[in-house]
Amino acid sequence: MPEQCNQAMLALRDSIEIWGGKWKLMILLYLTIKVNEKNYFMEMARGIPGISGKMLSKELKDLEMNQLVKRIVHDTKPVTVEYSITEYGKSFVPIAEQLLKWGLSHRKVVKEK
Amino acid sequence: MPEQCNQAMLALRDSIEIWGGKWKLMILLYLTIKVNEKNYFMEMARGIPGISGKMLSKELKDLEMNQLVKRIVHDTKPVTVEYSITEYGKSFVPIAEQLLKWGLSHRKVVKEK
DNA sequence: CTGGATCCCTATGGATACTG
DNA sequence: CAGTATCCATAGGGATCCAG
Repeated sequence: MPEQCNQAMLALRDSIEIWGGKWKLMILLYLTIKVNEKNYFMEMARGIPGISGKMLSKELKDLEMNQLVKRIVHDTKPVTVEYSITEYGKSFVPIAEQLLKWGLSHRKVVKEK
Repeated sequence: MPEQCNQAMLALRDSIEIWGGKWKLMILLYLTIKVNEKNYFMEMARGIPGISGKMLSKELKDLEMNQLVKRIVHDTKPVTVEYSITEYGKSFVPIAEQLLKWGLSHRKVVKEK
């Protein structure tokens, strides 16, 4: 294998490590749909079916580390925390849409056999 | 959340379940690059850095189940098995390319901070 | 050569309870 | 409300050996 292919494989793995797993794409979708609303932690947990608080917390932290999600703490009492997608995070939205389309059509393909 | 959003989230998860994990995209890339060659098991294992035989075997089986990879057994002795990407599998290649590009550029973004 | 079987360790992720 | 800490069950994945 030429060296360039290794680079390509590693880049692919980077993407999958960031967006892989059960929840990250769903969170991205949620924040994309609700981009004009205030997205508070509890409401997000309710809006993403099946996610636990622990997971939501962890995943949001990961996404924040990668500068894909922004976290804003409001000094209310009790505190509320608002999440939103960053401009950079939006750069992945077209790809997520492709994945979404592919996933939808794949259901049909598998069902047809 | 409207019902339609749940469908979208599930479709996203379908995609990530099929292509997620450490190896599937790398296998797809391998078979895409070497689409004009005979791809035997051992050679693939050598060409995908770090993969174990067990994992390659399992991942290929998963991909075959989803009709993304074709498996051809040659009646030589000892037997050799040839793998290739299906036409349907190729439908994901453009998305993989997007993921690849995104992964490459993400390295720079993270490095810059 | 192909790839399944086994063993084993670690990462993932759920439930619950608790703190600021 | 927004998380953290703890406990625990299961899945992911590596190493090695073995059979067709």
